[in-house]
Amino acid sequence: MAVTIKDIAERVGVSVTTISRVLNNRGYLSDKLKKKVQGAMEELNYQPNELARSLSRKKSNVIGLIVPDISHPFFGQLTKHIEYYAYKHGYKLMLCNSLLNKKKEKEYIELLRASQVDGIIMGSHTMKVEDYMAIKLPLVTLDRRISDAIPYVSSDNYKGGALATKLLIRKRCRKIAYLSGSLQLNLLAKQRHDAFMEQVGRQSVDYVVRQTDLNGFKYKEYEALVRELFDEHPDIDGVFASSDLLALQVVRESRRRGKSIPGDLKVIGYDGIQNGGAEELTTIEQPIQEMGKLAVLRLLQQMAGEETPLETILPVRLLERGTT
Amino acid sequence: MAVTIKDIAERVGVSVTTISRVLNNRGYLSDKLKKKVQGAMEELNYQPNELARSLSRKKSNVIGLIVPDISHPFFGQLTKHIEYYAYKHGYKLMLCNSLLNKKKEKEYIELLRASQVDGIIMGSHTMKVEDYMAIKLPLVTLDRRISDAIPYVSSDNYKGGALATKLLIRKRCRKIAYLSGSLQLNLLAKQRHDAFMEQVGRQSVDYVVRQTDLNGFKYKEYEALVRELFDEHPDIDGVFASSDLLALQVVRESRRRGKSIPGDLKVIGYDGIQNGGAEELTTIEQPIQEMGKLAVLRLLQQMAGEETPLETILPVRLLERGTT
DNA sequence: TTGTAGGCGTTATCAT
DNA sequence: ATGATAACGCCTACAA
Repeated sequence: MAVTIKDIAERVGVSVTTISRVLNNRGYLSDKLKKKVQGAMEELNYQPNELARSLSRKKSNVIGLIVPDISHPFFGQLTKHIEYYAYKHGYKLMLCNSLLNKKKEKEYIELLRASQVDGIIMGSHTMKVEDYMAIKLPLVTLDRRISDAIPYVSSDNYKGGALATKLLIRKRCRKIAYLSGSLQLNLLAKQRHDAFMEQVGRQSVDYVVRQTDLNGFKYKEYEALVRELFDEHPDIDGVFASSDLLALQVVRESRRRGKSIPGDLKVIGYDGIQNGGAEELTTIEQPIQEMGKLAVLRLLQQMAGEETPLETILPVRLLERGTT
Repeated sequence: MAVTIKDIAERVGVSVTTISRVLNNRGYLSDKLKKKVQGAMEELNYQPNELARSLSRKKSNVIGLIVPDISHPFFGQLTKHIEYYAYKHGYKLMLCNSLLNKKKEKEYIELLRASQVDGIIMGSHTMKVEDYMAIKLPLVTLDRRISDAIPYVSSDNYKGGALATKLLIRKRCRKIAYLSGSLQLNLLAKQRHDAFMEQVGRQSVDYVVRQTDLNGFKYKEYEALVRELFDEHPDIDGVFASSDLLALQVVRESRRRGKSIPGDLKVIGYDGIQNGGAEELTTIEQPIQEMGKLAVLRLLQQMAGEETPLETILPVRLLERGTT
């Protein structure tokens, strides 16, 4: 059996209250006693039981994070930063991978609530709006506006879409494709598409739009999607892919067909992911670190009962590299 | 205040014991009562408090996972599968990102123990052997043998190293470089290097070895490393990189220098990461999914008090693709 | 089949 | 300054 404050108390010859006090640095304590207690703790190798503390305090210092797929570079990087800031503020992270599975996402939310997490960051959105509103826990949403009661953090999708499209047009593309993958079922990423439509409309450039369906993460399907696009529209000379992974697929397929990039075809991606072969892709970079930081911050604010802005939209940046 | 079993008990007019019983499906209960209790739970929207349960049962159903960097594709994918199997068996995941920071890793271990996790999967190894042996909690290590008391899961690094080197030699490379990055401070990945040395020695092929230092994750340093290699050894015609990320860097640098791959230079990576730009890389594929599955399995076995093999080594596979 | 009461390890409210 | 004691929400002998 592990050693508890009771053991320490007996050892030192005081009450558990006192031990608890030095543990939390609360109340008035003589330095002598403090030292003695700390000494005993070391000797007995005492470790506080966070479960008991959490139960008593009604605060677990745990944040739940729900993402669609932790192996997706965007979410991997986001998670890294979320963990960083959570840790910095004394919070642990419970990681939930929904795989865009509605049932699993719902189960996880109940699990998190049952586990008494202090708040949830949602990066996966497969449920109904009411379901989210029923969570009644400090909550921050990523890239999705659910209601005007749930704060969200996002980057400027409309701006990003406009920047990307404008670049392709400026580079004299005559027929541009907009490609979006299964991650894009959320509302806000749709603004990239809106911006695209507005730009091609305004400049009356020829265009095509292709979207994969939303069920799950079959990255393999990207391949078919891109192949199909090229088969049906061999005359495309510009592609705006709404994720870097998709853009990479476009680059690969072009290579296979002997199309040179950026000569015959210009490609721009989205996200600005690192560590994975997208380093030479022209892309719209999302400020992933800032997004993670602010997601945590907004959550902390809520947990502290402070006012939180509904909307936090961070700037994107065009990274012009080798594919345009 | 949230509703507790006590509320349910009062509502139904029975004791809390009974409620607890139906909650855990333990003991003898009349169906009538069961239904009534479940009804009341629904009505009051009762949710069990896992903290209280865990405290009482002395079992949290939480697994701690420590990785060096969740944004690294290898660990992202591994984590995805670990989460999958943990969830399947009723365990939640507490994610810890050590960033290969010794202090943070140690703090996290104490945090996990304080949080009463039922076991730990360690993918980060910066501490001393004694520190790990002192954990005294069900523990599984990834890619590292710490002592003969701590089970570990790995893939066949020696075989992988041999396969890779042999391939380059078979493809008639005359001067081969072995590159390894900061992730490789662990013992087992070193076997790739051992195998490399053995192979080049046996065939008396010319070779070079380059390793980055171990502090942290400066992926940017990969670039310098590779550039340096090429500057000093322009006559290299084969590279065995001990991670796909490194191999990608080699590919990029070669492109920059106008070296054609696989014509002038053959490159083979390691890991078999997906969802990025490594799809056309020749590589040694680690069975990431199986590794995740077995890590969880070995941990479950320990938690159940069963015998666990010290060593679990999974087979690797050569994926010959475009860069050799 | 159901209830009573003590315990899980800590914190918090009163006292003293 | 320090101590008793009742929570926190649930589980589990032991009784009945």
